[in-house]
Amino acid sequence: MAVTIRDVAKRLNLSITTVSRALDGYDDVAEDTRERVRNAAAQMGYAPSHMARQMRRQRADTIGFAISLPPTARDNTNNRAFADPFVLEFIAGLGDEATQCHLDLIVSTATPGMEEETLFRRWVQGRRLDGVVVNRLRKDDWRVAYLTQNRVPFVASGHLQGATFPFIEVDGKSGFKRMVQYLAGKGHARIGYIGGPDGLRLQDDRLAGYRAGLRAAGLSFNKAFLAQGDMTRNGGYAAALQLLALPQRPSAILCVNDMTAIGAMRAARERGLVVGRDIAIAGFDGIADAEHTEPPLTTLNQPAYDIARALVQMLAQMIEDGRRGQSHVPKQVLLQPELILRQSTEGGN
Amino acid sequence: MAVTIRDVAKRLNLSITTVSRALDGYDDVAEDTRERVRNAAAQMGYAPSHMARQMRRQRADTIGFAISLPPTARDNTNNRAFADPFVLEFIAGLGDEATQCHLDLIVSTATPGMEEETLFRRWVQGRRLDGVVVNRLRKDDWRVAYLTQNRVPFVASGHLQGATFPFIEVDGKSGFKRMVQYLAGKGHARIGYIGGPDGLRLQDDRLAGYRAGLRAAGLSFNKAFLAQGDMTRNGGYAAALQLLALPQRPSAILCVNDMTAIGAMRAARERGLVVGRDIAIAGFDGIADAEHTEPPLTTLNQPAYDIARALVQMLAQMIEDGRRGQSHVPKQVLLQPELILRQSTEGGN
DNA sequence: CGCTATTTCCAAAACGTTTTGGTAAAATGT
DNA sequence: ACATTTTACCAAAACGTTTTGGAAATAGCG
Repeated sequence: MAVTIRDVAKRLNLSITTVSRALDGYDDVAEDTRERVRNAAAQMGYAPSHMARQMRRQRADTIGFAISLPPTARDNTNNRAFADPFVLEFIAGLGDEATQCHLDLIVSTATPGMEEETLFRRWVQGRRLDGVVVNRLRKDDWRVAYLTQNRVPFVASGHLQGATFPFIEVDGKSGFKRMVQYLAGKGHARIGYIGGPDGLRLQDDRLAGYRAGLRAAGLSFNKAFLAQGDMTRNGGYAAALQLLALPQRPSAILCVNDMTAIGAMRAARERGLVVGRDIAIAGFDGIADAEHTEPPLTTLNQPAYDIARALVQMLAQMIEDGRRGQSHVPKQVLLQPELILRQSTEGGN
Repeated sequence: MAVTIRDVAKRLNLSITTVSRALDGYDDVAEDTRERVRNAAAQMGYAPSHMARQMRRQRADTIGFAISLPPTARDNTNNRAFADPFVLEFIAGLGDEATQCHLDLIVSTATPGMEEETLFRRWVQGRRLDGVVVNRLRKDDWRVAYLTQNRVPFVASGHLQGATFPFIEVDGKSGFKRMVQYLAGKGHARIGYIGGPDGLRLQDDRLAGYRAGLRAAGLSFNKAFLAQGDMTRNGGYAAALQLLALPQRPSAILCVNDMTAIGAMRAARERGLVVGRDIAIAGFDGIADAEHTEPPLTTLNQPAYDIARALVQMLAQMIEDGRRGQSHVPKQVLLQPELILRQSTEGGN
């Protein structure tokens, strides 16, 4: 049905070789022939079939993003992968840079009834993609094992101990340490922490930062001040209620991410507390919403969009190197998050 | 490099035909042969190449989402396609249902330097996709013309006058009419409206609803109470400041969508007004954030997620019908948005 | 046993490109 | 005028499947 290269060739009494090469800009075709080909192609509405090209070139020109969700963050009716603005900004960065690199991006959204893992495996095995970006690594992540084994190029946002793959990580430990020290400096002595699900690398990291901060400030660690959410608003809400119900409630609460913090602020409001006066709350990520909350949220900003773009560039390079049989030196970057102070941590205690 | 169907066939001394048919479940292969094939395939880690399959079958098994952005909603560094939770929920629905229908979804994100249109044309011409979902139709939308001309199946969220294509639309006119009547009933006589960019179908629609509501409530239309945003938070903020600077400011403001309303609430707060007491503000969309704003936002809810899923189903059916040469009767649906009353419109005037 | 029906398998074509390894013709050099 | 290079083109192979149209072998039947 659609117009193929053969149709164009026939129309001009040329070989398909010449048509192909004319359009691809090879220099072994006469300038006026090239012009004739271009015109005919434009007029006939010809564009090379993407599938056929991929087939012949043996490359998918597609990268995948294997998003990892904590089980509680899914529900039956609605895929909540997209609910966190941080993840979204990240995806936007991936998408933009991918297009710029002439790559397509497919995002593995785990749907109810279909396991994330199944889908992902199908993609890799079906040579659907040339490379993968993974995020939110777990302590023992099947994805890195799988990708390494199948020799699929991949880059990570975050890293594991002694990683041999390329990654870009934002230093959550150092960030939260600074945050605790800041709060301690304002007189807070009872500082709580709402974390994410166990097994997540970033959770360990940020929790370690929290504890390091307490130590540095000469405060003792109190297990009762620890609560666990699931990195969603509702998770943060529930965890905060728990902390606020303590007989000696914390005067400040650090949250593993901004979404959690937004939930925590709601909990505080409902308990009749004015955030930024009666209690300090802070997050991590620097999502745009944090600027517009009431009160605006103190947070540690990570440049999700730029990180994503950089990761895609690294990945593209890696894929290219792999094709040429060159070995790739993994680039590994550690960034410092930026402490953004806003009203939610005003008022010492 | 990767293992192909030929490798499996060779290993078992079978033809590739048989291997293919064994795995695809055809009944002209002996049960024990099928078992042998299955085992060998699993053991050798064989999975059919997606590209080759597509090539042969002449179908991309992919649908596209052509997102339309007002120019002001883009900036140089960051793609703001993903900034609106409403769009996101919509995309999540598309993605989920697509996976369920064994389709892939690619989202056309217009990047700086690359025109949305160029990218989109490449996809269609390169037969990258079997069908398209379009949203935010413009009065004279090049996309519907283009898709119709190229005989690409598509469905729309929203519709145009006398549309011959399938669509699902939420009745913005009727919704805003009801909203105005509700506010008028609470005593508001000076009701403002912050719209979206011109040329957008939904803008006309909702504006018409606003005017119809005024008429029904016996209020006169005041041009000064009209402001224009760009459907983003910042657009809403700026437009609201303008309305609030009027000597006789509105006592209630309707916003074309929730993001605009969130911006407007910020503007009101900054002017020292308490939303829900000194001024009423309402939105449209029913995004999750609207529940968590301070105060929670009155809005007209549209089930973005479910609409998206339904659209994909319609599209899949359409594609299927097209393959069989059957003509397709376009299904056209008009839904009523649900009025959700929250604190932001408390307190009459 | 001879005939037809069923079962199980397969060779070859096709999908639409890009790439390889050419060949004639024209231009250039001696 | 002949050898050599350059220019402009092309036939055929390959990419990895699925599908078509059989063909042997086996089973069923009178």
